[in-house]
This record gives sequence, structure tokens and C-alpha cells, in this order.
Amino acid sequence: MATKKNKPADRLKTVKPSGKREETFFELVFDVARQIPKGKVTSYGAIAEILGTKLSARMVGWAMNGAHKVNPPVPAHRVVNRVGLLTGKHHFSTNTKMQELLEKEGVIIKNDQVVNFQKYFWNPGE
DNA sequence: ACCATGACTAGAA
DNA sequence: CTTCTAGCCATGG
Repeated sequence: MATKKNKPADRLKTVKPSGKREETFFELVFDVARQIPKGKVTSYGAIAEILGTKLSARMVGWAMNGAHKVNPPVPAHRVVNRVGLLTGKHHFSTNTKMQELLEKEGVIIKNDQVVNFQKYFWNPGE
């Protein structure tokens, strides 16, 4: 039947001639994350959804794990969980680094959570 | 190859 | 309201 499960990402396996593993999810996530406008935030699920794997929001977060070692760097501080909670702040240099970065861009954080999250929310691919 | 973990999310109890 | 379960899939031991 009509296989509606068409994957937008389609794995996009960009095989690296370097012989290293292909980026797959990671590059896609990084690419989307870099498109987040300054002063805006998004959620892991939103990125995952754009990639066609909304149920794999975990991979988005996991991809961020390597965000600091890719070039150009990925603004992982603009990626929060679905409720605007800075769940990944512990992965930054300091516990307050993520919040400071966001506040510096005009995003208000209160109690480790983005104020008016939906208002600052940026829809990937928009 | 198998098992455990992880920066998530949605739904059920 | 809180707590738990299941699904997702890549990485590492």
C-alpha cells in the first residue's frame, strides 16, 4: 500500500571520503541547529520532527554531545526540551553557561526554564 | 553480536 | 498532580 512513511531525511548518508563514519543524523541536527536565529530557541522534538524522526528526539540531544567538536560550532544552548527547560545545561562548561548565553541573546531564563518559551520558539525549516 | 546509556516525548495509570 | 512505560536509534563497552 501507499507507504506514507516517507523519510525526509532519507538517511542522507554523506559518506566521508576520509574513511570516517558518515554523519547521518548528526550533520542534519547540526545543520538545523545552526539555523536557529539569535534570540530564539527550539526543542529537540522539533528538530527531530523536521528530520522526519520525531520519535527520536533523544538522538538530537545525543547529537549535541558532539556539537562542541564540530565545525562550525553548534549553538546547542538554543536547543531546549519541549517545555523550554535547559536540560542540557549540564553539558556546558558551567551550569550557568547555557543560561547566560541565552540571556545574552535576549532570552529570559527563570529557574532553568525559558520564559515565554512558545514566544521565543523557532520552528525549524521555517 | 548483545546490553546499557542518553541533552526526549507522549501517553497511560 | 506524580510516576511509570514504551518508542526512538546511535554510540560505547
